[in-house]
Amino acid sequence: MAEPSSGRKRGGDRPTIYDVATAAGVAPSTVSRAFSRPGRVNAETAERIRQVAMEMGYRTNPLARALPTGRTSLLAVIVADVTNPFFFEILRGAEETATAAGYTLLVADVQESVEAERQALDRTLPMVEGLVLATSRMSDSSIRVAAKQLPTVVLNRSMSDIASVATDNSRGMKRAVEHLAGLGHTTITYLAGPDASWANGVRWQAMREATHELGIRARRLGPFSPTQAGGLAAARALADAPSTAAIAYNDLIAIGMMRGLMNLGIRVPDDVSVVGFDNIFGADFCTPQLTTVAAPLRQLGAVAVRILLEELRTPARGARQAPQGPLKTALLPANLVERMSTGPASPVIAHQETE
Amino acid sequence: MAEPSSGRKRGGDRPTIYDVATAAGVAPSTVSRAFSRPGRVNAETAERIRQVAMEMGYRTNPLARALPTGRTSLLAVIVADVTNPFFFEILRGAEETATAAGYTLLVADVQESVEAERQALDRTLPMVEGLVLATSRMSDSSIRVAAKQLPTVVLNRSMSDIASVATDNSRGMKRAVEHLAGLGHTTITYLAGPDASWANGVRWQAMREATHELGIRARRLGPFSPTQAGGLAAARALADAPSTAAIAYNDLIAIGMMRGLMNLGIRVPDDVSVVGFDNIFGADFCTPQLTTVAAPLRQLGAVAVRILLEELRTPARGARQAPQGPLKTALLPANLVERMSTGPASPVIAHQETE
DNA sequence: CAAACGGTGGCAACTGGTTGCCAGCTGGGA
DNA sequence: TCCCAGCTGGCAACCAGTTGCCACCGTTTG
Repeated sequence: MAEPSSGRKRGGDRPTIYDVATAAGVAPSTVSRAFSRPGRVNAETAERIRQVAMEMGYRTNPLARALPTGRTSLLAVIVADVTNPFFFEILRGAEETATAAGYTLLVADVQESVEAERQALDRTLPMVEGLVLATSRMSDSSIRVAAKQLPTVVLNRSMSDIASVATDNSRGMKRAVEHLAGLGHTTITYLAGPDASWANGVRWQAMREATHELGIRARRLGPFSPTQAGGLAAARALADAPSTAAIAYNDLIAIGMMRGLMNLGIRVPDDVSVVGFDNIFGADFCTPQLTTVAAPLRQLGAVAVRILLEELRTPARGARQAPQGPLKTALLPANLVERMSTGPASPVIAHQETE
Repeated sequence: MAEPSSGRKRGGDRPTIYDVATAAGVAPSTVSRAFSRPGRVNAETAERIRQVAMEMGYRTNPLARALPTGRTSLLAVIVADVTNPFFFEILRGAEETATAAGYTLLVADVQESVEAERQALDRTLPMVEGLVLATSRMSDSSIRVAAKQLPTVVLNRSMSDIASVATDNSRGMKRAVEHLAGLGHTTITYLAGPDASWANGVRWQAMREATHELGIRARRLGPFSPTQAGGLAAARALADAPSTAAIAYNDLIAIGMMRGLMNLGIRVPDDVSVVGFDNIFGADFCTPQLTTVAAPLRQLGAVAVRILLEELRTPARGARQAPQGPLKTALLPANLVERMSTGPASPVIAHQETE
C-alpha cells in the first residue's frame, strides 16, 4: 500500500468520493456520476450528494480523474524563448481562453534549442491533452510525430497536415512596402531572421513580390539572430551597404538596429527608415517609436487554444490517424502601425551614405 | 471499466510495466522497482529489464506514478500579469532550474485579479508539488492557507512564516537616493504603485529613511497602476506638483511617465530626473534610457525554485504543520544601473517649474 | 547442524476516480 | 394483468504505477 493511515503529505486530508458516498448513504459510483454525468443520476439524489460534498469540502482529484480518462485539463504551450516579448501577449491570449474553458496552461521555454524542445515534448506529452507549438524550431517531421500523439496546433508556421494559426505576413509586408514606397524609397533592405524560421521565408518572399509589383528594388542582409544583439549586427551590415529603408525580420532586430545605427551616427528616420514586425511590447517606447507590422498576438494565442479545444470536444476519433473533419487553419490579419521610425527618402541621405 | 481493449485515444499505444514485465519474465513490481528504486533490484535483472523496456519504447506514465505518490513533477508559478516584462526573466530563471531538476512549470496568469488568483490556486493546487507566488495580490492569510497544503515560496513579499525570495529594495532605494542627491537634487518625489503591493511599502519606507539620512526631502504621489498608463497619470500628477527628481515604483510607471512628461513639454533629465525600479526588458531602449534599480530577476526565479526543490527533497514532514528546519528566506542584492534619465538638478528648472 | 541474516523477487493492496453491465423498481401500453 | 421499457443505483473491473510484507535462497555464524 502506498500510504498507510499515517500522516498525509498534504495538510488537507481531502475527502474522497468514498467519504462522500458513506456520508450521503450512496455508492461511490453514484457520487462520481453526480459530478461528472449530470442527468445520469436522479436530480434529488444528485442535489443531496452535492450538498454533502460541499459540506465536507470535497474536491475531485484531477489526477485520479486523469488516470483512467486521460483528461488532465492541461494544455502545453512550447515557446521558443519566454523572454522574447513576442510571446507575452500570445501567452496571455492562450491563458485566457484556456482558463475560461477550464483548462490550465503548462508553459515550457525551450530557449531556442531543438534539443530542449524535444525534451520538453517528451516530458509534457504524456501529461497534456493538447499542444501549442509557438514558433517551433523543430523539423516538420518531428512535429508530425508529436501531432500523431495528440491534438496539436502550430503557430506562425504552415504545415499542410497540421492545424496552424498564423499572421498574414504577406499582406502585412505588402502594407509596409507600400508605405515605404509612398515615402519615396526606391530600394528596401530586408534584415533577415533565422533561416529555420518559417515566417522569415514568408516575409522575404512577400517583400520580393511587393517590391516587384511596385517597381522598386529589394535587397537582403543576414541572417541575424532575432534579438537586439542581432539588430546591432544588422546595423553594422546596413552601414556597410547603405539604403534609405529597411524592414527587419522582427521588432527586436529593428530596435537593436536603431540603437546600433544611432551609435554609428546614422539617424532614423532621417537617414534610414526602419520598419519592424510584430509590434511587441516596447515598440512604442523605443527611440524613435517603431513603425511596425502589428501581429494580432493576443488573438494568435487565443485562436490556437480555441482550435485545440474544439478538437478535444469532437468524439474520440480512433487513433487519430486520419485528419477527418476540416483541418482548422487560421490566418489572422496584420496591419501596419505607423509611428516615428519611417520618413520620406531624402536625396541628402544618398549623399551622406557615400561619404 | 474505463477503456476496453478498443481504440486508444493516444496514437502511441504505449506499453505498460505489465507488458515489460511479461516480456522480461518478471513481476510488474520488479519492473517498477528497476526504475524507481535502483539498488532494490539485482543489478543484472535491472539491466535486463531496462534493456527490454528500451526496446519496447516504454515510458513511465507520470499520471499513474503521481496518483499514489503525489509526485507530479509539476511546480506552479502564479504571476500577477504575464504581459508585465517584470516576470519574463523571473519565469526564465524558474523554468531553467525547474527543468534542470526534472520538474515542469505550470504558469498561471491571474491578470492582477485576486479572484482569478484564488481560482488558479484551486485548480493547480491538487496537481502540483510546489508553489511560487510571484507578487501575489492575495492577503497573507490566504497565502498561508495555500502554504499549509504544500511547499510555497513567495516572491518579493516578506512573510514571517513562509519562505520568500525578495530583492533588497532598501539598499537599492538607498543607492538611487544617493545617486540623485549626488546630482544636487534636494527633493525627490516617489510615484507610488498599488497599495496592495508589499514592495511598494518597502520602497517608500526605504526612500523616507534614505532621504532623511541625507537631509533631503521626500514626497509621495499616487498610488498609480503599475503600468505605462499609470505612468501617464503620474506624469500629470508630477506636472501639477513639480520636483526635479522622481523615483517610480517600477519601470513601467517610469517609462509611461517619461512619455507623458515629454508630451507635456517637460524634458528628462534636463527638467526632471527619473529613476525606475526592476530594470525590465525595454528599460535600455526607451527614451531616454532609464536609470533604474536593477532587480536580479533571473536569479529571483531561480532561487525561488531552488528553495522549493530543497523543501521537496527533505523527508515527508508530517502534515507540514511546524516549519521545522531553517525557514529559507533569501534577499538578493539590487544595484543601480545608471543610464540617461538622470542628470544634475539645475536651478533653471526651479524657475521653469514656477512659471 | 540449526538458526539467523541479507539480498531478491512476487503478491496483493492501494492511490481516487470512471464506466460497462446488471438488477430492482416503476409506469405505461397491450 | 402481464410485459417491456426507462430510470436509478450498485457492483466490480479497470487506469498504471508504488510499496509493505512475505517467502525463498544461499550464506554465514553459533
